[in-house]
Amino acid sequence: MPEDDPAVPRWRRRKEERPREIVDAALTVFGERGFAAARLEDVAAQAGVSKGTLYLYFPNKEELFKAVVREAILPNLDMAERLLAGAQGPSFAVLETLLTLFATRILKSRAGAIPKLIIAEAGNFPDLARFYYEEVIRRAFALLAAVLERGMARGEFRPVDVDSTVRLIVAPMLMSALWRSSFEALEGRPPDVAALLAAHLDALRRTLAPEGGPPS
Amino acid sequence: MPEDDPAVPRWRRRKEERPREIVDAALTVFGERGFAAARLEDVAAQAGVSKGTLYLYFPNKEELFKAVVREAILPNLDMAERLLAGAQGPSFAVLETLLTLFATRILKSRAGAIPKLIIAEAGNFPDLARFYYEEVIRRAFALLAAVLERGMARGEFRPVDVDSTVRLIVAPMLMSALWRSSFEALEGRPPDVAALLAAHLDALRRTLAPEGGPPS
Amino acid sequence: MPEDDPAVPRWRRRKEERPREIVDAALTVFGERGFAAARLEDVAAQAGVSKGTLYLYFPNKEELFKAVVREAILPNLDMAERLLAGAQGPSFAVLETLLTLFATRILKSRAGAIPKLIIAEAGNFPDLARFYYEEVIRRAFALLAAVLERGMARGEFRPVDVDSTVRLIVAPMLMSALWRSSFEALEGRPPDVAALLAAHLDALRRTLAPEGGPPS
Amino acid sequence: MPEDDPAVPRWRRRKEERPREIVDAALTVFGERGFAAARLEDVAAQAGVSKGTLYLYFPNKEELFKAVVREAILPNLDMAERLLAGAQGPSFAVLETLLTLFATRILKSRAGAIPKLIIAEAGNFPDLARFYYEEVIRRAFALLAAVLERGMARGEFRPVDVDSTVRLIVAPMLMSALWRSSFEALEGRPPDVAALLAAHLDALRRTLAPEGGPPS
DNA sequence: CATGAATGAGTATTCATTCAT
DNA sequence: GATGAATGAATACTCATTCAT
Repeated sequence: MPEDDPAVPRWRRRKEERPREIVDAALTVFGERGFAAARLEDVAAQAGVSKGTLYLYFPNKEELFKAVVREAILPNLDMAERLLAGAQGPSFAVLETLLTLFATRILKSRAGAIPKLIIAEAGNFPDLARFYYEEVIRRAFALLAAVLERGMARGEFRPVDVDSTVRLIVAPMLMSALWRSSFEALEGRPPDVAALLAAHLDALRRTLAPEGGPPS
Repeated sequence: MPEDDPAVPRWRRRKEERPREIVDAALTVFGERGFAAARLEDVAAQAGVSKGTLYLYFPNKEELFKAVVREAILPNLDMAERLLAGAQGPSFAVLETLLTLFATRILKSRAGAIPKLIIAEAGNFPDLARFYYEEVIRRAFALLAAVLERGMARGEFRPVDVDSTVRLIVAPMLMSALWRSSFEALEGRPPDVAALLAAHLDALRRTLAPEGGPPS
Repeated sequence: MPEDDPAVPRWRRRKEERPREIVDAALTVFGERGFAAARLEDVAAQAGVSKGTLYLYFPNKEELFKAVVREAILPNLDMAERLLAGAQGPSFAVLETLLTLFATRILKSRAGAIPKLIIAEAGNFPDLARFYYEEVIRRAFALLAAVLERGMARGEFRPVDVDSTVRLIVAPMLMSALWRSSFEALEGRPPDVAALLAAHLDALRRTLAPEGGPPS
Repeated sequence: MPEDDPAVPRWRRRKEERPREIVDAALTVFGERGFAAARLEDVAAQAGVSKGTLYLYFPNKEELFKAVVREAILPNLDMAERLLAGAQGPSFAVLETLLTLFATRILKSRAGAIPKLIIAEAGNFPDLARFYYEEVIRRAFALLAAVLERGMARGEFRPVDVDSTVRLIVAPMLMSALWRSSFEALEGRPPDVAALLAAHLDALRRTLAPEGGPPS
């Protein structure tokens, strides 16, 4: 049993992984109940530690939530930004990749619950809202704006109002995430995200196409 | 001490107006704090009555919330359905009217807070979610689906996946409502709903246009 | 319709009977729920009047309860006292008559709920307890003591400790009343009060018999 | 300000003793006020803990009450059943011992308040009534019935209606308990339980005696 | 007289946070 | 470090009583 290997004592490894385990448990519990209704006792139980231990790593519930957002969303944003930075091909392909990534990686993971969390609690926890706005939304919007600018500069896209178009691009994805959190349990069949994504990409292709021909 | 002034009665009978006043106050308070975090004491204060009075008209917090939804949303849905039923002209004009109505009547009124309320509380109050799903979402989706079917039947729209397209139509409007509830306070300028609506209608026009020519 | 007879206007008759109707309704409701848990709104509804009307006839809930006791118990006590005063025959027959009266008139009527009411609320409403103790218990005990004294004086009963024996006489009747209020709903069959009364009278006969022969 | 004195900790861990302390405090407070009127805040204060601590050990008020009954009554019932099981001598002596135990152990302890509690709350808390009926009354009645059957089988008692006689045996003891809860405060002298018990045993002896001679 | 709309004090329960162990 | 027992603030709902009509 490798746990007994004195060179890599188990408790040592655990101590260093505790924060991640707690954040992971918190994502699960926050996703199920929402921030306000989530009980730290449940988070602790889910993480396999005691309530008091949470406070050794996070000063309070709000900071724990911020850590959840950081851990679950920011790596994906980083990846998306690297993807754009290294993009060689047509801009619509970049857009397609980004939206597909969102639909497959975020929406299907437990991180898909985060938008709902933010929407729900922004009013009562302005700090949370500001944090998310600065760290996530601004960056995500800037990223999409950059794709649009690139496409327009390369003549792949017709000229559009960037700010509005960014919102048009994001909205169906956001709606899918919220839908999952709120109504999926009520419906027999889960909504067909793939169909929505296809329809959305089709609509975007037509919308962004320069007058002469298709963008991609 | 003015409390003893007999010319200023402690309260007045307002059996007829009270329910509306309470629902109105509830919309305000629910909109600010969310359903769970809203204190009925605040609703009462906002309505200018005592806590007990709320219970003369509504059996509990949840029913009060349903009344808010009924009063704030259903009349608009009724109007939208009548609008479609009486429509003579091109289908895209119907769509345009419906979206414009939403953007101008709901989004700018305090009823714009309701989508956020539902999203936020659906997980913890399944009854509320079901109520809203049955009474609002289903009807609104059916309405938009009917417009799409009408347009396709009349050759004004190219054939599309109705369910996905309904979601594409709704998403930016929903996002605007949520944005207002969650982030408007953080930004200097309010988001330009008119610009978003224009861009959205433009995108829809291109998306729904039959291969030959423009739909409207 | 005699109600229209101007000589005996209906509302006039009702006005005079209102207090009795209210007391009657109160007995029903107090009997079902207990004093503290009874809602004056229910009393009013049962009496066919409005809540406010109760306060035209009784200053508060406690006084209404006292009126209930007065109306439901005191007439029976009066009757019992007259019965003893006019008694000619053997003392055991008097005892038998009194207990039978209790078992048939009080226990089976709604007044049978009153002992439970008093027991339940004595701690929280000392005024009520004192009132009942002075107006009912003292008199009832004195009455039974008088029967015992009469029997001993006439040589029908052996000498007994009067105070203890009065309690022995009362206890099974009281227990029947309490049982009905508390556990009758839980058992399939109602307790056989007639059998209990017969056994009780048999026991009393043996207990009170002078050493020589039977008392009656 | 002593609150800041580090030598006086705000609380101490007492995981083992706490439940008993709380049950004990609850018996006191329930006994004084009744179940419904008792405030958990008072129970907590009486036990020297905070309100929240009650919920660490009991899920709600009703379960706390059941725990009180279990702790205060059931051990006595156990003892009584063992006593009958091991009885060698005459049946009347068993009866005498049981009643004397009740009069001295239960009636004088704070557990004597429980019958009143049950009587008072049975109507509004049917769960409580059922619990008490099943766990206490049924067992106590069965126990006394067994004593009677034993006495009749051994020819010590004349044949009697067992059910009624059990009630006759219990009634004066029950009445004593109720009296203490309800009227003792009103009288100068406490009722002479010893005299009542003596008179009751005397009456039972005469009542149960076979036609030929005394039972014991 | 009668009504019933309005009042507001009172309480069981939950859970983030603290801190004795 | 880790635990989990203990704290106490916060809030929906009820109902006796009042009083405008």
